[in-house]
Amino acid sequence: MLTQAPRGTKDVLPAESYRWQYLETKMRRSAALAGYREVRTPVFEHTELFARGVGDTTDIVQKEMYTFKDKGDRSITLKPEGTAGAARCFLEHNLYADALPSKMYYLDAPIFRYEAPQSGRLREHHQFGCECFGAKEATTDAELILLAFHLLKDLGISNLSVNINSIGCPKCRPLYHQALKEFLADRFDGLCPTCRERFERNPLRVLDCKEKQCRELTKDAPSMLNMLCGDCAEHFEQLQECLRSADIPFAVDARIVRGLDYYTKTVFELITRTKDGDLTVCGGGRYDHLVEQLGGPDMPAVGFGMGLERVLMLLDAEGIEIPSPGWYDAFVTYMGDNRIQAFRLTEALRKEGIRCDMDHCGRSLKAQFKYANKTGAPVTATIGDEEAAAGTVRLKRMSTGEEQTVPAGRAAETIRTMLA
RNA sequence: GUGGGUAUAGCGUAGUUGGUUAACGCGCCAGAUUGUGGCUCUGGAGAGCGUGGGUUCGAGUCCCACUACUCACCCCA
Repeated sequence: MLTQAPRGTKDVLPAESYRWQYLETKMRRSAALAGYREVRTPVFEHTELFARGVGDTTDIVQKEMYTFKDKGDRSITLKPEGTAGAARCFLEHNLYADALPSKMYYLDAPIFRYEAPQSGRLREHHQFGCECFGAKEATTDAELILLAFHLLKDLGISNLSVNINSIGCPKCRPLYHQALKEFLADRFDGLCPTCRERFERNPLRVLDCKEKQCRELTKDAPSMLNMLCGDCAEHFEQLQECLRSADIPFAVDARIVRGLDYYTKTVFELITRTKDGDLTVCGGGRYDHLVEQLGGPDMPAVGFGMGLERVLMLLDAEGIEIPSPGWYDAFVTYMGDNRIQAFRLTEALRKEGIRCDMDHCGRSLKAQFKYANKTGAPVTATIGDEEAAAGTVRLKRMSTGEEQTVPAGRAAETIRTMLA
């Protein structure tokens, strides 16, 4: 269908775009408070970037990317996540040669994943994300978690839980993998069919299974947290210390496993409880080896991504109203042959910074007022023959109906006082 | 990718066991004596019933396929 947006995409209509703008404003402010500055990277990148960065065994890379050949026979992919592009940008422009850490955020960045759309899940969605390159201390991980937490809190979202975990580093994780596999191998026959498949591909995922039988079997499974190397253990301990000092509620959830290969040490999720179950609004973690893996220097980094559509969805679910800026400050109505006078008044008001409009459909005065009322304009400015002859304008406060006549030259000024 | 549900004007719905020009609410437009909104009243425009086949004298109502939307699984923001 020509008149239908592609599956999994959504239009943001003029009547609701202010909600997005509201979020954007809040997000920019939060980021700026912690020293994050905006970065804008392309919507598409070389496919290779994601294959190497995100990991070519991940679901995202294996089956969810929008990949195509451009006319120069290059394999191009629409961003399936935000971090890889930021890392590439950081590297390409040698930002590591500047003062570190290098902190950046992206906003409203379109993210594409070919998945079956459903509640809270689109093929094109938008993220706000923060990335910090060049800092290895857990204070960074903590500041990012706090940034996301306070932002959501500030927006009015309750039921927020912060879950953290550490998935170790290339030094200790293989050991854990092995231990877990050995543990699972002994119980393989008792696992559900999906978990038997997961056993090879991603054994960590088995710990997250919802099947009763699997939960029982994995109750005493070894925990990554007990097998962290000294460095990772200390880092994780420091992170918790930071979070405790910030006095925010958080839980260590050893089952958090992120679907992207680049994560090391810290991984975290901000989850909210809705009537239809839990919804992750924000996810992130540390990726100390991504930059190096892309051919850059050894460079620790942390970041998170937050789905705007999901945030908006939660605000709806909780009945949180976003203040509307309104449409017009004033509406110009006119009678008879005073169209040009009305046009000039409208333009004059706009020059004074008053958001206004006039009738463009040749409607009757009555209809013009109806329209003004519908748009929610708080003030109307009317020009009829009398006003035109006297060089005045008739102003009306729509909420009370009170009217006054003022010289045309003072219209803007008077309207401003009426709005105050 | 797999399974379930749905598909009638801009939106939300009604359409009895298949039978004349498809109904209602909201919204939209226009009026209710001369220069004015929000309430009320009146009138009007707007769909041929997701698409394509089939059954039938006749289908929005039955059958098939396709598509879209939606929910769940998987995975994720």
